[in-house]
Amino acid sequence: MGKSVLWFRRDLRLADNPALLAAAESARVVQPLFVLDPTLYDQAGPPRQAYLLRSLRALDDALGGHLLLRHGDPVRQVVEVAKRAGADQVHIAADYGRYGVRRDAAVEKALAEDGITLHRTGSPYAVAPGRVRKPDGTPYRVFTPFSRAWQEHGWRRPADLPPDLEYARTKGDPFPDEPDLDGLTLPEAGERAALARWADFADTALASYDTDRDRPDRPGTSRLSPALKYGELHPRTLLADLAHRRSRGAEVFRNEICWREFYADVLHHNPASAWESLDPVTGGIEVDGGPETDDAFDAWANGRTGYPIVDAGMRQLLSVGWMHNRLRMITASFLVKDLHLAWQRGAEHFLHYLIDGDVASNNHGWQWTAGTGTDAAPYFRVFNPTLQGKKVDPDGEYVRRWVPELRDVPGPAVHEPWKLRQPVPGYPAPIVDHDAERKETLRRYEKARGRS
DNA sequence: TTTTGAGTTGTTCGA
DNA sequence: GTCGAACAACTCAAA
Repeated sequence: MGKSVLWFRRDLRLADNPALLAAAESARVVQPLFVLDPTLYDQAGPPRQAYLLRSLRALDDALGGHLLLRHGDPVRQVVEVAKRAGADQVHIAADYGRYGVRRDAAVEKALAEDGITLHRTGSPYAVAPGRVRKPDGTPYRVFTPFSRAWQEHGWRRPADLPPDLEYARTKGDPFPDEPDLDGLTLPEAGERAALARWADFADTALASYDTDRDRPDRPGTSRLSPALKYGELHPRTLLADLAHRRSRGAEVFRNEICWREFYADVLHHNPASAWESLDPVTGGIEVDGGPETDDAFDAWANGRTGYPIVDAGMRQLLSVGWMHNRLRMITASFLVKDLHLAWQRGAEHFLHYLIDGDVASNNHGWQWTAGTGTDAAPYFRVFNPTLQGKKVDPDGEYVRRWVPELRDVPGPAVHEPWKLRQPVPGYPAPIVDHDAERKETLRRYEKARGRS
């Protein structure tokens, strides 16, 4: 029994962590490691960088200050740490993104040259991508049959807590300074906060999740997406708790976990779908581009489209690095179907600012809205921002919270400021006419279909 | 083997 | 004001 390295990536927790158990079982002393990889870290926006750093600090605390942090290329850093620690094994949870798969293969190869083995135990998913397949062995392309097969496949029980471990004492690189957040407030990071949030949600909002999840003016959603992104808790933990909570809300919440797994599965089978439309027909639709569209994009990104519900969502994103799911659909639909811009531009903006930014969920969500994905929304389904605003934020509270210029407009009238007798100082008029742009979108879809 | 019906998240139009 | 139909085309499962 020698030493092993536990290389954390997006599993920043101690509970229900099979890779940690594997590392502990195979060695007397475990060296916990996190590599701050510039390829990933530098493309994250300040909110996500800050959230990650806070989560790492929480993990370091939980490990009694034994988390070794290294900056740089993972191949070089992991090999160096393993050799210096005298470890003969490195343990990880498998990654399924394109970059992660390549990175891990490269690390594995480099370690092997020094006789060190890389062990993959578990993944960020209840069921690893690629496992759920149709009877003929091909992957599912439609969510509902996938979800049935996923349930049937089932998942393991949560892993035990680790035994009392001896952690190696090694000095790593200093934590980088937190980026300037410019007034942004982040949710509390770390495993303990995530478990507390889940317990609170399960006891208060879960039972009515099926209806309240569409109400951004209420605390109807779990807000666990950043915790799931960084593995501060594992979906298996949630599923185990859900098993003895029977309500329509619990059922719908389990389905949402399944969506996360479905999109990871789709990406696993179609690595290009991260940035390319899956459907060649709708993917071939004409989009506007070039510098002359920058003003429209900026208005969208900064929450100045003149459509209050859209602007509220976009400003929530900029203010807290997170956006309510319903607002993600409304704002995405606006970019794609009212401004006719490429979904990739919106997906990139979201990934940059969202602290839960995950390529599989984010980009396939965008493809769903754009109608270009597997199992996507029908092309004629165009969100009407005014109608959606009145429906999901009936009293206008959500809009007034995030768009201060409209704070004094009472009730649902806040969704149609252009109808007010007096224009609201500082708030823009609608930058496009929704009805006209909807028709334009339908025209472009017709054209794309005709071409194929 | 073939057929049939259903499929996350919506909107508009006309009766 | 309410309600059902129409808005495609394809995947999948069950009959």
